[in-house]
Amino acid sequence: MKPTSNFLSHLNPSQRRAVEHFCGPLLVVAGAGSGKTRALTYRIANLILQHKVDPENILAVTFTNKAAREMKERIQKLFAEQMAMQEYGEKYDLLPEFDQGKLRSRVYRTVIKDMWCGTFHSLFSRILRLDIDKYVDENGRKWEKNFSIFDDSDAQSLVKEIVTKQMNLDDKKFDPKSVRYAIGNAKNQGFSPKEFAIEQPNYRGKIIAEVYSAYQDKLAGNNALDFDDLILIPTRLFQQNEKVLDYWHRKFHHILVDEYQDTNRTQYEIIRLLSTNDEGKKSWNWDNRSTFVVGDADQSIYSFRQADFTILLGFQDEFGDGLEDDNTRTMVKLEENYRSCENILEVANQLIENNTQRIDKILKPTRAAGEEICLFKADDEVVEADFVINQIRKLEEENPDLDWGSFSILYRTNAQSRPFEDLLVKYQVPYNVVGGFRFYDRKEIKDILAYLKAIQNPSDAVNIQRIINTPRRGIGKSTIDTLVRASQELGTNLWEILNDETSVNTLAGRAAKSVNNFAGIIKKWQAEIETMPVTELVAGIIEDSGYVQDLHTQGTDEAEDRIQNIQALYNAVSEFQEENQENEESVTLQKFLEKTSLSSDLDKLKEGDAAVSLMTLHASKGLEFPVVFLVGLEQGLFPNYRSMQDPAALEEERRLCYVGITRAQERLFISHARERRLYGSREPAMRSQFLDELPEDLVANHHQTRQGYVKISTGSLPKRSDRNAFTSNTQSDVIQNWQVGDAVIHKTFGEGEITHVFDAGSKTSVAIKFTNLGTKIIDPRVAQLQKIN
DNA sequence: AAAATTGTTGCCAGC
DNA sequence: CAACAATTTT
Repeated sequence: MKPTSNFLSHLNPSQRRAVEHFCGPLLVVAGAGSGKTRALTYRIANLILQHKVDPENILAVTFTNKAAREMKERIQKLFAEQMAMQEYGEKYDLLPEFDQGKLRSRVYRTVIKDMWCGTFHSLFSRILRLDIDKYVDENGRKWEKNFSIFDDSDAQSLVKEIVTKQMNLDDKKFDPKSVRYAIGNAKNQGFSPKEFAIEQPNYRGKIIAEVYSAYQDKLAGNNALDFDDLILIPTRLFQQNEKVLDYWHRKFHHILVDEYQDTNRTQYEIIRLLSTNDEGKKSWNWDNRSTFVVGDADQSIYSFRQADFTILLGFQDEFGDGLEDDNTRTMVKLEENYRSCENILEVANQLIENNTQRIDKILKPTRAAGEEICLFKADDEVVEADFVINQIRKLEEENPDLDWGSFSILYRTNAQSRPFEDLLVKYQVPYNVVGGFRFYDRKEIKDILAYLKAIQNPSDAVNIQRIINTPRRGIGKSTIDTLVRASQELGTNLWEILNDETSVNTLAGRAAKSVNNFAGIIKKWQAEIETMPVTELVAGIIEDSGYVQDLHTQGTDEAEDRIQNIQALYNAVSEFQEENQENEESVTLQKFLEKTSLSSDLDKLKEGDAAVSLMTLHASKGLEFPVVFLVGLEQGLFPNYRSMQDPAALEEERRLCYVGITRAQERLFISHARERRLYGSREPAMRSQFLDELPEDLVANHHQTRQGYVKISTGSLPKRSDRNAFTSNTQSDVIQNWQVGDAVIHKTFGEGEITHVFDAGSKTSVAIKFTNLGTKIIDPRVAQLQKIN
């Protein structure tokens, strides 16, 4: 199939450069709303159509499952459109539905199915399902292909058990949560337990390293991995086994990574390994290969899980030609914004300029100015919610272009959703809360999944213990203790004991019978796992567990609710089975379990069901809405109090705000409250410092009255210089005199020369042209900047 | 062994 | 205030 001539005509020149780039490394710096998804999908289509790349040689990494699904759908559509013209001589949209369906499913089978497109976690767990048996870690720990994936709460209880029971530490001093966090950080930076131990200078660090090692023992003992292992283990496997690395290196000719600014060291390392086969730069061979990354340092908002945007900033040095912006052939910037009205962009641009650590980049508007941004001051969080919901209802009514799905409410923390939900319910506005509590995290769902996991992977003692007496079947704490102790003493896992009738029969009579019964259930279904359709398997297990029956006898409303949820889980299984069968994919229990472990809540956000979306700013990344409400702009909340002392963390909060603003297409509302409930008591709240960084001439001030709200002013805030005189009395003492032409050295960016000085009252910014990195605008009070000579 | 009560801590973000 | 853990009661 050959592409029709208009294939690339929907692209602007920069997008086109990105799409048509064939071999070698390329960094695409893609500002918000600049059409990077389009660039990615067209690039993949172009690789296949133009360069005859086999889809199975493509690896595309996205940030969420939803993004992966959308990307696949868009590519599918592109292909179907091409084929429609070729085979029917007709536009795809004009074909009868039957032919459309036929085309789509053929494209799926011949193109989409073979492509590896997904999140880091899903892609690399897939590799582990094939190759983990070839891996042995530094302590001889091994895993089998049917490993379980432990979620955060599983992981946390393991750590807690180690800290309190095994090592007898004070869990005040070694709070399991922070220990677990430290272990996660180590994994995300690529450290094994031993390597981590060496790095530790103090007692506390050494203890944490010990916990890390014991934690890995426990995981291996359960034949289980945590989320971070899903990336770290394949990385280590690739490092230790040339053959395995070489196989995957040869398989993936073209590697694409989206949201590259949010990759961490381990993820970077695995991309590096796959791209280069771990060879030195001189022997890299880019023939028929490419590594194509897309990102925007200004939207890096996941440093709390060790994402590091300097990886993106370093791409040019690591992979690229390292030439300056104007001359480089390994970087493309997408700066035209197609999403937002000009006013919104202007606000975003001005805000983000307050950050020092950036690539010089500005979003250029392509759309009309649009309406003013509306800033609303509320008395408290309830008034704030009232304002938002009323605006939504009013706009929806007045504007035929808008439906409920056009609106989103974005907040810093999940806990803020409550008052908005209350009012949406009151006015019967359909809405969707994204994130927070996942369906798969409900107790009854986790219980049923524990059965499934135990059957899939009997070494998984954590999940066995979860369900051995759920529902009650007379296996009490002391019985379980005896069994667990026995397994520890024999150095085997719990299942080996349960599965051995003679061992079990040494227990007191009643308990022995119950345990044998339980073991029988697990064994029975284990035997069916390869052959029985997943839906039947799950239905049978639910039945045999007696779980639903037990809920029935309870008879409470809550129990009825749980039964409903279990029904919904079953529905999810059958949907899963149907979908996969349609696409001629194999359907296994393992795949379903994987999906439940790795799916995020964002996945439920379906297009087409018209409902107001409520979510955190983090969850909003990559999405867009005609109308956006950015709420709770208060000191301590946003920016979050934990970030306020640390300049780097504060800059991340600012990027988060930037992400929020740039979600808006037509209208942007920003609000804050003067008082807010916190831990139950009312606390006064100050307006966020970010509000003072927005251009006042584009922002209209509003305040509530009994009748609703009135517009007070446009641009009536105190003049910027006055405000700064008031607010910035803390660190302005060490003002240096920066002048155009000064040679300076920056801690991370190296040497450069000042090309502009921006003086606004007490705040000074300087633009510096760095030798290797191009021009950046920097706040000399925050950055470590020194004059040289 | 399970249920009821009191106490404690936490709201930062999520694959 | 609410979720969760630890503790006491039946």
